[in-house]
Amino acid sequence: MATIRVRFAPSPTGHLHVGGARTALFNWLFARQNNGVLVLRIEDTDLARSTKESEEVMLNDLKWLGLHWDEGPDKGGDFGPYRQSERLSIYREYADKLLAEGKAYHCFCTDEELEAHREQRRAEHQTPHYSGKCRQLSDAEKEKLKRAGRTPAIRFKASAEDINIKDLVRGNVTFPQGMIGDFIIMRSQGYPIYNFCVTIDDALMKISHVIRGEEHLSNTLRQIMLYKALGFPLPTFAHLSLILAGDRSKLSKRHGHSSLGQFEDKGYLPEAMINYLALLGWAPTTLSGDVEEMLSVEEITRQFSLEKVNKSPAVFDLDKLNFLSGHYIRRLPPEKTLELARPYLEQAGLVDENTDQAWLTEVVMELRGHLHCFSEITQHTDVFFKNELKPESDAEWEMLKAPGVTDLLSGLKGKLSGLTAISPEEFFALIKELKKEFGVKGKALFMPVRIALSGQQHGPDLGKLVSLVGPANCVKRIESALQNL
RNA sequence: GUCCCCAUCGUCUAGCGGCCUAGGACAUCGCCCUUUCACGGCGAUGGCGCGGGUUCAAAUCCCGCUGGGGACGCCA
Repeated sequence: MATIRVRFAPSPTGHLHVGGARTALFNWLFARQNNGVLVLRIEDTDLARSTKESEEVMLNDLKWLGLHWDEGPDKGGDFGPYRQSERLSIYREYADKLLAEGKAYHCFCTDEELEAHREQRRAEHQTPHYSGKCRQLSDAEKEKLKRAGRTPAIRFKASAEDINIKDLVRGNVTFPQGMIGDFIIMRSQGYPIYNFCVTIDDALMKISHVIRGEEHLSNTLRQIMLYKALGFPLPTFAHLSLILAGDRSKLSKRHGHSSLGQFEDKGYLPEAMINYLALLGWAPTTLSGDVEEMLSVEEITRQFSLEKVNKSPAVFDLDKLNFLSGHYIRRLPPEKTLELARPYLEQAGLVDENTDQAWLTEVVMELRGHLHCFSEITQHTDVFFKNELKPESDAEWEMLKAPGVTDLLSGLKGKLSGLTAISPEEFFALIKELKKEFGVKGKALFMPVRIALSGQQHGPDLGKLVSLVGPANCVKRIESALQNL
C-alpha cells in the first residue's frame, strides 16, 4: 500500500487559528496512526499579507501543541521547497502548459471591470461569474491591450460538467455544472492563485489525503478541474466541519478566543487543548455510558478515525476547555506545577530568583485547585503575599466587629508573637487553647480568625496558610485588622 | 440571489430501524465531604426543529419546509 501522506498548509497572515489547530491535529493524528507522513507547507502567495513573523508564530504554536511534522520548510524533505513563494517557477511552468494546451487564456480585464460585472450580475440575481469575455480575444486585440499597458492575468477555462467529490467525512458531494466561471490561476503580476498552487503542490508532494476545513469544499470543485486538466491523480478528500463561536457564526478574531497563541499565553496546558480540540467534532468509539472523556494523545491516536468525524459544525466552548485544562493542571507533579506557574508570579512581581523554592511549591500547590490556566493564579495570591488584607464585604466586617473578637484576636496575636515558625498542627493547638480561654467555637471562632488572617471568608486551609505565611506576618495581619476595628 | 453543507439537552456528543420511558461530558442547581472556598463524590433540571411519507416498529430511512452555516476574489 502506498504511503499515507497528508499536509497542513497554513497561510502566514496572522496567528494560528483554533480551527487551523484542529485541522493540523486531525492531519497529525491521521498520519500518526497510519504510519504516514505529515507535510507542513507554507502558503504564502499572498505577498501583501504573508509575513515571516507570522510563519514563525504558527510553527511555534504547532510545536507548543506537540504536533511535529516530517517534512517542511524548516526540515526539508524530498518534495521541497515547502514554501510556495519558493516554488514560483513550478507554477509558471504549469500555467504555460495549460496556456499552450488551450486550457487557459490571458485575461486583460481590470479590477474595476470585473467588479462592475459582478455587481451587474448580482443585480440581475445571477451567479456573479466571470463572463468569459477575454476567452475569444483575437491576437490583434491582445496586442492592442498590451500596447495600452495592460498586463494579463491567466484564467483557467472551467469545465462544463458536474463535479463529484468523494469525501471521507461528507460522503459524496456533487456540484452541478456551470457553478463557477473561468477563474484566475496566475495574477497579472505573475504570482499564482491559491487554488492553482494547492493543486500542483498536493499532486507533486504526493499528498494522498487532503484533510482541511469545510470552507474549502467549494474550492475543491476548482481544484478537481485543475487536477483533471493537469493530468494528476486525485487525492482523497476529507472536509472538516467549521468551528463556530457562541453566536453560531464562524469563529473569528472578533469573538475573542480564536487564536491558539492566546491559550498558550494564558497558561493553558497543551495536553488539555489537544484533548479538547479532538473532542470538537470527533468522539471516541467507546464513548457511551460511564466513559472517561479525559484522553491522552496516545489514546486519541489509537482511537481516532476520520469516519467518526462529525459532519455538523461545533461551537467552541470555553467552559469545557477550562474544565479539561483545570483537570490536567491538578494532576501535574509539584515541580511541573511550579515551573508553569512561576512566570505569572514573576510577572506580577510577587517572586524572584531568591524566593524559596520549597515554600513557593507549597503555595502554588495550595492555589492550583482554582485554576483553569496558570495566568489565573495571580487572582488568588493575595493571601500569601500581602499583609494588609482588608475585607471587602459587609458580612466580613460584621464578623470582625462581633463582640469579643478584639480580645480573641489579641489573644491569638500574643500566642503567635515571638515564634519564628509554626506547623499546621501547632497552629491548631493554639486555636484549641483560644477556644478554651475565650469560650468560643465553630464559626464564631474560625471566621474572625480567618478574616483577620486572610481578609476573606474563603481561602486556603488555615493551618496551611499560617504555616506558609509564618507567625511574624500573621501578627502583622492581626495588628492590621485590629487597627481597622 | 445561486450552489453546497449541516440539524439529538444551553454547549460538545453517543445513537447508524426494535436494546431509547434517548446514554455520557461541560455548564447550571441541590446534597455530601470540609472550620470556609476550591478540589472530590453523589443527585437533579434539561434535547431528537416542523410536516408528510416508508415500516408491524423511526432520533435512526425518503421527501418537503424551516432554521443555521459556508462558498461564489488577480484572499487563503
